[in-house]
Amino acid sequence: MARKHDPDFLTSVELEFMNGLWAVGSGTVREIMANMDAEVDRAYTSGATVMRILEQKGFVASDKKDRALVYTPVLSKNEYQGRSIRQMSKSLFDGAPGALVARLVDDEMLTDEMIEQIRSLLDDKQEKSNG
Amino acid sequence: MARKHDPDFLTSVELEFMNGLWAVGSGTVREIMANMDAEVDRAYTSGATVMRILEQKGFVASDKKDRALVYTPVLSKNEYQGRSIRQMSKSLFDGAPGALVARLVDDEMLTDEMIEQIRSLLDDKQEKSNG
DNA sequence: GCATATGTACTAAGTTTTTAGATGATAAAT
DNA sequence: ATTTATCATCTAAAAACTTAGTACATATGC
Repeated sequence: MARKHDPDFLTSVELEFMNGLWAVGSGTVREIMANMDAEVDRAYTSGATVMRILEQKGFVASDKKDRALVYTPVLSKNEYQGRSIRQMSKSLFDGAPGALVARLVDDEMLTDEMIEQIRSLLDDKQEKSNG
Repeated sequence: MARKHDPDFLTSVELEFMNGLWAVGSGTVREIMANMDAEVDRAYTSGATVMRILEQKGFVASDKKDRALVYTPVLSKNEYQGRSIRQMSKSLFDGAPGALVARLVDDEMLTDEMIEQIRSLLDDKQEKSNG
């Protein structure tokens, strides 16, 4: 059954599976599930259903190798990260990505190490754009 | 009807309404809906239902003023922003907020102004924690 | 006073999400 | 060769999401 309005974003369970898939590159349901932060004990068929839905939604493609379906991401993790950041920026930070970073930096849970990491990223960015 | 597992995060429609509420501070269903980016034409009763659910979930509280219920956020936008960033960092950036910034800096147009702004936020942050 | 507007509360329908059982095909093990 | 494991596919069911109608109460306009 096709979906009325296929969504641009993953549900939390779908994201779990996509993370498993991105981790292995390509793989069968079992391989994907083996590469997930498995705090949840899920039946194999549940995983198969999720992967089938992800294919319906266009996030993955499948190819039959011997008996098993081997799934491959259609969307890279990098692309999905960008899409997610833009969505969050739009829906929660008035469309300003800078506001998102500002909020992140403002967070108490940020260690000095993380701050230095961000600072050097900003240095690189300015070097690249200003010569 | 109470929910089995009350979630920490808003659905997209709920977020629309919370943005409306955060924008007005406190307000009735009608006031909230008036302050939403109203690309969708929704019935008043739909809004009332969403607000009731948001109260069930603990995101807002209500207080009867005359006839109408005046809703107030339980969670500030700032708090929810932090929660969302942490969630996204955890689920999509291996728990490293720096990786999120890296991804953002990588393909978004951050002006020098924004970068300087962020840099001074970082300075403030380190001053506060170290000096 | 009566019609109109505005409000809550209840109810419900359609869809999506999440999980997993049942069935049948095919490969592997003994 | 028959049992056992693995796989896809079909089906289903509970929960959540989204929208809105209906009913009823209470103000407001005339």
